[in-house]
Amino acid sequence: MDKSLGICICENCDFRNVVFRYLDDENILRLCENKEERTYRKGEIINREGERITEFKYLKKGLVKIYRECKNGDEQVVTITRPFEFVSNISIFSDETYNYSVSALEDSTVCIVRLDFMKELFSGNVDLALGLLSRVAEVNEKIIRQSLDIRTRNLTGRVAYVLLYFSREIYNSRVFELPVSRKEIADFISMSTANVIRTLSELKRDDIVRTEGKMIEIIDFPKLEMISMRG
Amino acid sequence: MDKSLGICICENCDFRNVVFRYLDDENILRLCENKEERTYRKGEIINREGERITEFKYLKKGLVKIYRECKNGDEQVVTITRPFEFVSNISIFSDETYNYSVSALEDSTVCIVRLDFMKELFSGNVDLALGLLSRVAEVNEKIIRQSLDIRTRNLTGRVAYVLLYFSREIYNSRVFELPVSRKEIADFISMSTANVIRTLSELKRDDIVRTEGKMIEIIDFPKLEMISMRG
DNA sequence: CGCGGCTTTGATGTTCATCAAGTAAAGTGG
DNA sequence: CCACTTTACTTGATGAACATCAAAGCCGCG
Repeated sequence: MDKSLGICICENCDFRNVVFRYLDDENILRLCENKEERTYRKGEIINREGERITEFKYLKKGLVKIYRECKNGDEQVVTITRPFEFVSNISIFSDETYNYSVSALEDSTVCIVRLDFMKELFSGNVDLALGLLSRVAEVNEKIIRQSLDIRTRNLTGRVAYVLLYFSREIYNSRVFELPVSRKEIADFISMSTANVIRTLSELKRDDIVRTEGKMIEIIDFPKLEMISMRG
Repeated sequence: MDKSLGICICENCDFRNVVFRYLDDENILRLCENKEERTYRKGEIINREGERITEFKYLKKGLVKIYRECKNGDEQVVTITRPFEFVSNISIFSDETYNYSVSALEDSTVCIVRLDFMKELFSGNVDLALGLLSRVAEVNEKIIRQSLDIRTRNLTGRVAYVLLYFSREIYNSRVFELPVSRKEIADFISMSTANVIRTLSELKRDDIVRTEGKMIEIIDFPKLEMISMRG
């Protein structure tokens, strides 16, 4: 990256190596002038289901949940995801409106580019468009697998599965702070809040995990994996 | 379509208007020389989970189920789909091996192109690549929504949902022949075979559907929709 | 015929959601 | 900073939803 091009911070952005790796320096500059960086506080809504898509958004920093409203009023969590995974939204290339809502689970930074400017970039940069679309396809793949995995498991298996997901995919650590309430876990793995808590208590009783409020520590990894596999 | 170009049947293929709408006549001819049309009998396996992807395949005619093997040996059906929906596989742009198996539910015709030739076409035809990828994204979208829908419903709601799916999306008719066994329905909507049958019997008893072997007739559409919604 | 696979139904027990009641924690306003 | 309110969490008890098992009927195919 030629620093002489200017002070534009986009050229140093981590995303340069992911979604925008195919842009040349001139277009990076143009992108930089057209982008807007917005921060969302924990709990704030980034996209709302049903709204028209006018911007391309990707998560630079933070953690978000993608979810949809059920008929009866409460939420169904589609997935919970880190930067590089959440590329604008699942629907950007196929639909005109958001299929899902997105909200921030941690304070999050989102980079925003008007959709028509993105399309302008696409027309001159095929690889960019292809790269982004493949990314979307990959993300979708993951979501499908996750949903199928959840459907095959019983309650204990689901809780074990989601704990392993947080530990391995989100925090990369045996011990972490849950970014969501018990109810949100329930909405994620399609079970009742009471039973999520009950199952956690059992895992605690059996010395497989340790919990203290939102803090989770996985003590017996192999056993938890076994429960996730067989359940 | 200039008929003078030759006898190549590709130029008249229905797919010309879908995935290959962006190819010019010269490339359609090249495609035609490189493609292979294969037919699969009902029950035959088209792709097998875990195998290396070396060919681009799309369904021209017939009906297929996409599924994966569970740890305990039996199957989980990801979705059931018609031509234009089944584009090669969900995994073709992101993975090197198939994530799911695909088998024919009816006698089916599949058009096959070597993957490296496809990539060659891509490099010269951006719109083709984009079109295909968007298609994959769309298909994935549908699968995600379906899986989420199934997860929110109770048994009766699931059976109603799947009957409506067959009626509306697959057969476009109030009366149709089920292309799958009761067990396969069960594997699709994550419930036991016995309960699928039991639920069908109840819908029959309540004069909402009529069944005779594989034949299904939806008698009370509104009521079935209500069950699918509330369940 | 007779065998094997798919279907159907009933009976049984397990798994799970729901309800209720209680406790801890986290905001909120004075 | 404390009293108050609200929201999240926890646990037990209950009944409903569901899977599993078993036995019987059906149907196609050798």
